[in-house]
Amino acid sequence: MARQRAFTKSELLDATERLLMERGYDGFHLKALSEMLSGARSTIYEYYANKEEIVAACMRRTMEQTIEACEGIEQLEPVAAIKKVLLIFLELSNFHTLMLAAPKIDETASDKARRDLEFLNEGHADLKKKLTALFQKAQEAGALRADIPLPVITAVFFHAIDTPNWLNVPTEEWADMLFGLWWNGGGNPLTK
Amino acid sequence: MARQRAFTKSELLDATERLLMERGYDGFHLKALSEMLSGARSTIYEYYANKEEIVAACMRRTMEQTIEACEGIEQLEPVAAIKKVLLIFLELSNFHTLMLAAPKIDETASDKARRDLEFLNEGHADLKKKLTALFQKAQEAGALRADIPLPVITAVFFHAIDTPNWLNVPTEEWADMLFGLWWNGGGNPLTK
Amino acid sequence: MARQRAFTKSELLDATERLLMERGYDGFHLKALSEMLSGARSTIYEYYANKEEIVAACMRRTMEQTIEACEGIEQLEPVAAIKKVLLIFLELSNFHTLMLAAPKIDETASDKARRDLEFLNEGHADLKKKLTALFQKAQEAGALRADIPLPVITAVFFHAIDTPNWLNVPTEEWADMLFGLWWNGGGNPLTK
Amino acid sequence: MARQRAFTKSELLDATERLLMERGYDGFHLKALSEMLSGARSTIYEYYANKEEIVAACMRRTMEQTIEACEGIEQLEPVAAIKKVLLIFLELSNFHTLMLAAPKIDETASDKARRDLEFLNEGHADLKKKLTALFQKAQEAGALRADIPLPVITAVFFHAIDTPNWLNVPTEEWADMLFGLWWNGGGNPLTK
DNA sequence: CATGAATGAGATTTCATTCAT
DNA sequence: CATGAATGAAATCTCATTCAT
Repeated sequence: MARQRAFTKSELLDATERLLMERGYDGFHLKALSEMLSGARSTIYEYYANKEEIVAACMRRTMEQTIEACEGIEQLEPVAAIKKVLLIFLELSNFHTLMLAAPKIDETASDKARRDLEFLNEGHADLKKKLTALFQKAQEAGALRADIPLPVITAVFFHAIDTPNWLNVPTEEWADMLFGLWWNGGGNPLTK
Repeated sequence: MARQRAFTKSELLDATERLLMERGYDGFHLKALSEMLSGARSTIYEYYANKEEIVAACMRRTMEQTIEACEGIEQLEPVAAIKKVLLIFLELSNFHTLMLAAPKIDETASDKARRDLEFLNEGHADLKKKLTALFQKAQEAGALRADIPLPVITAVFFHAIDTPNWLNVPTEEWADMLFGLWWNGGGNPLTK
Repeated sequence: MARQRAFTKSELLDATERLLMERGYDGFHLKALSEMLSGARSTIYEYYANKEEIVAACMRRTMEQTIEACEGIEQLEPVAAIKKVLLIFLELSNFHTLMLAAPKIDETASDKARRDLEFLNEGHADLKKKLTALFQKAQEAGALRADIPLPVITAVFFHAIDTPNWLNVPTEEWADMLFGLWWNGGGNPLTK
Repeated sequence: MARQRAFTKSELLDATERLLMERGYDGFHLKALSEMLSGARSTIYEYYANKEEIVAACMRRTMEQTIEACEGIEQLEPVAAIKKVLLIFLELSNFHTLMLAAPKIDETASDKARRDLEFLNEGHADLKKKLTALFQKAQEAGALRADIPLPVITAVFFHAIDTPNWLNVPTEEWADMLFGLWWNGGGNPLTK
């Protein structure tokens, strides 16, 4: 009983995510956003009260997807679980980059944004605990090197996920390569 | 009675580099820049004609330092050379992050900026050729795995350099760890 | 199945009056107005074509009430009439404040508004004539001081009506006090 | 050693005061302000960080002038002091109207504005104490009526100050009339 | 040279009003 | 009728850049 919607909330967040990935937080303008959507700039304010809320909502959505994808991961055998984690984060490849913008958001601008950021923090903490436990378990099972501190091994793992796939290798295969390199290294086993 | 020199070009570029690293290209403002220096905002225009020129000059300087540091690397034995490269880029840790800003610079704003960006491109190409040759030589010497495409091994190597050093391990030691993980992987050799 | 009536014209004007008194003309927004009513903002346009018309209609209503209340006042004995006028304006306490908004209304926006404003002007003029005549009669009857120009005495009288009743004295009593002070002054009669 | 100033801070506050008096807080726009000054709208931000700061500073200035004018008033004989107060507030006729805007200012917008508003509150409290004491002393000296509560007498006095001077009577004479009416009332003494 | 001051272009946000169901 | 949704105009504010001393 009103005009047809110019765009849905979900389309708005999709466009937001694309812009945040392409231009970063400071390069994210509502002008660009509205140009990616079929509507006027002011229409965006029918959905969110300000810029901060939009970005926070976008990040929250990604966090929710990530948490959901990691559901039940601890039931798997440690090394398989780690490989699964790699695949999850590869598919949600925006996760790390998006989360970088979190500290730039002005929390005082909006209560809704503040609550979303809180959710993000809790989600982050939960994920960290869960994944740390996973790597711990893997090491206790003797699957990981003991001569290098576990946090370093973990940090390298999570950072490796974001390696740019210049050759556009298909995701599955790319995951295999990354895991293979992280697990066995790039050196020739015959010469080691 | 002449006014005292406000700040040197070099101080200006140092501050620029710090700001670019801390806030990214879009968060880089001349206002913030002048606040980090001992002079007025308008004085900046005595050195550079616009924002773009400053960023381009800053990136050019880093590129020059990098090229110089890599001078003669090809004389070393391949694996030692690769380890040296790791250390060089670790010390010039800003390199990758800084270069990310390059495509954001509006080349139409300034000829000088355009020339600097061209220099950057050439430098990038030269470096790439040189380092690709290095890894090629290493593989031909049988030092690298053959079952994973060389560009992937290289990409993972260069991306691993930027792994955040959360534990603040001293650089030398950190370099050893990163190289060790890249070379041998994180899996326990006993279980492989 | 007809939608239920959202709100009446009268409710709309009541809310308008409240908002005008609380926030003044420039602080009067249709958004706030619709929030005070049980309907959508766009429904307001079923009753009035624009903001100006609403305010003008609201002011006209108050003017009509005031004129009606003053009906027949000239039949009373002058001083009693003046006291009655005081009570009338105290009860229609919004009158003066509301009328202040009149010059702010953009007459070009609406014909209906323009006509209401004309009515206001005429009403104002009529009231003024009537009340001036009243004070004139009182002075001719020797009831008012002759050493101060009548318009000044009148102005002070009408302005005194709006004295804020901080102590929340009941209206009747408050009217007595105001009239007493206006009539006899605040000085101690024994020392005069 | 720079361009000539487009306008001084004092001119800015003068224009602000005029606009606030003519249009009220909600009708106070920076566009109108800049049009009254010989400069661009953005230049205003070289003086004050936001709208709130401007209004707060303007009100603070008026409060300072008022406090200064009331300096030493308590040394006078009570009735003479009250008459002096009338003259002071008549000359600073904007005082009451300006202060009405205070509660509309958003204190969270600026620290500077918040501090100015605090100053205003303190000033208000001080003035109130001082003037209340004055009227108290006058009543104790038997100069004021005892049959009407003192706060009412005071309220009527301070409200009467703002009586619009439609006839444009010169200030001194106007003060005499207002005081005369407040003190002796408008009724004819012969008939009382 | 160095800089205080001025400013236009562009970003965010609000709100009266129109549109379409 | 009633209204949810859309939107342009206008307001606030920021910042790169120019000007004039």
